[in-house]
Amino acid sequence: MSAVSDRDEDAQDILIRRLQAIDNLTAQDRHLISSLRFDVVDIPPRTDFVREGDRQTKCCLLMDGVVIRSNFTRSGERQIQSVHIPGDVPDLQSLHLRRMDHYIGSVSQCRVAFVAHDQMLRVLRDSPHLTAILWRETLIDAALYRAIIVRNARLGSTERLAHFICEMWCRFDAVGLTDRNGFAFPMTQEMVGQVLGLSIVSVNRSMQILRSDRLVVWDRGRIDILDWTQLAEIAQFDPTFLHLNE
Amino acid sequence: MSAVSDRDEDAQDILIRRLQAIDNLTAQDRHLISSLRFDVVDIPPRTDFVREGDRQTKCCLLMDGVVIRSNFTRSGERQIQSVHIPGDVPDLQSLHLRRMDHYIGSVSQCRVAFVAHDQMLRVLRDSPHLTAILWRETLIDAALYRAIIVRNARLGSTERLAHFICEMWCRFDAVGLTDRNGFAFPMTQEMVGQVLGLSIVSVNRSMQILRSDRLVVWDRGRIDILDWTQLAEIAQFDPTFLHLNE
DNA sequence: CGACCCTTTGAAAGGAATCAACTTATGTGG
DNA sequence: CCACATAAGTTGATTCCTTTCAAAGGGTCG
Repeated sequence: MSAVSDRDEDAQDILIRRLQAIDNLTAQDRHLISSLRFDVVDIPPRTDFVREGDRQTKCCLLMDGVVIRSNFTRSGERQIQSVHIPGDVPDLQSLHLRRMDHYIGSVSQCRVAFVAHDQMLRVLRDSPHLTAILWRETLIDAALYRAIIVRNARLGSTERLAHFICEMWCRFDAVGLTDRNGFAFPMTQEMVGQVLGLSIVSVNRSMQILRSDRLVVWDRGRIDILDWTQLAEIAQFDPTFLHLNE
Repeated sequence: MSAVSDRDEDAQDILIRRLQAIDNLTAQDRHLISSLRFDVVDIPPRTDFVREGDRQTKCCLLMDGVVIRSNFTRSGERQIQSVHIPGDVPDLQSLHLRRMDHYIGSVSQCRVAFVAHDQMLRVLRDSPHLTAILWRETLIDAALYRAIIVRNARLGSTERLAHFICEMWCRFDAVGLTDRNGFAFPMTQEMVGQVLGLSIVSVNRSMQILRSDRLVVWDRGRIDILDWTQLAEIAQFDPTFLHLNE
């Protein structure tokens, strides 16, 4: 068995596990997914691999690493719109919205599996059930955006940071990427500022508050949560918005 | 012909016109839509008719008026996540995300047409094409949320307000609800503040800047745009994010 | 060791929120 | 038709939070 098809199977497994978490897949669904050809690519850190204005002909399944979706103002400031972790398909929307209105780029070293739109659309044509699941996937993304609008507009800097950490914990945990109380987290404070609409200085000071309150430790690419209850309390964090295990 | 079926036809027309703007409908698509039974309801101003936590069994098509989607913080502050105008289906997502994570309420007097999920799902089962169009509809919503995340995080108060006015103009214009340079707009300054994450005082002062620069007039429920070019310039407004006429 | 990247710190400036009137419209009932 | 109530818009003064600017500290890797 060639290395390529090994990786194909890896990608299929990841996708199946992800979709399975939303709804049970039928044998036919699985069969359809295993007919997909993936093109697995390693991407170095800090690299935009999808650009604003691009017309996409394929989607990417994130197998390993963290990627961000971002946009820039005229003056060159970056706003990160979403953070994606393994199992996510950050540009699933490009199936029906070909023209990209944002960038997608790696934070850490990433492994990404590309599937041609044609193949995805063929599979979806044959399975209304898979269509519903993937549609739902994009709706959950949208629910996340809505939650971010509220978070960034209504919470103070420390609450905002706490909320982001809660969100990251839940999502990493849902795909089995946590151990004990923590998880590997490759973003810098500056990047988190670009997620939350805060300056790096504010992120730093808010983090110091959470740290001195013994709620969270964030050190050398790793976040550990010391007191989930109180962290979620400060963040006004309601995990249901993630629509994880309905 | 009874009043009810008159209104049914009105609702069908609005929905067909809206979907037609996204992609040409086949005769079969139209036929399917005309098989939908709508329940047309008049809703008084300032009334939430969908609540957080509700489990929806129907979607609503907005026929007339303005509705908002909003959420509250623990301390009771409201954040408006989106503003909807006639032709929109604000809770289309509830087809696949039954549990509402936000409120939907009227701003002005509204007319809303409810369709049972069952009926929508039956239609979608019979038409992959309509499925794709409605999916795309929800993806455009998501693109709007992303744009709002950037706007609210990166633009100053006056730019933000200008951006919002540009967005509203484009959307009202796309459904034929503008005349000359303006459109009827029933929100208060306080509500606009809840959209933009600004206090009412900031909205007021930003509006005064736009007014004294002779870019916009907003008076007694009506917005008129005096200088679109410069307004869009200030707002850093790029209409492509609305994915209106691709 | 030194270069680089990231984090941390302090001080000052700025923008928006808040607070507290006051004004202007709109609408109601006597 | 006017007195009054109510909702929305406007204004000024003050406070507070976050940004900005500038520089120092710390870890990592060649």
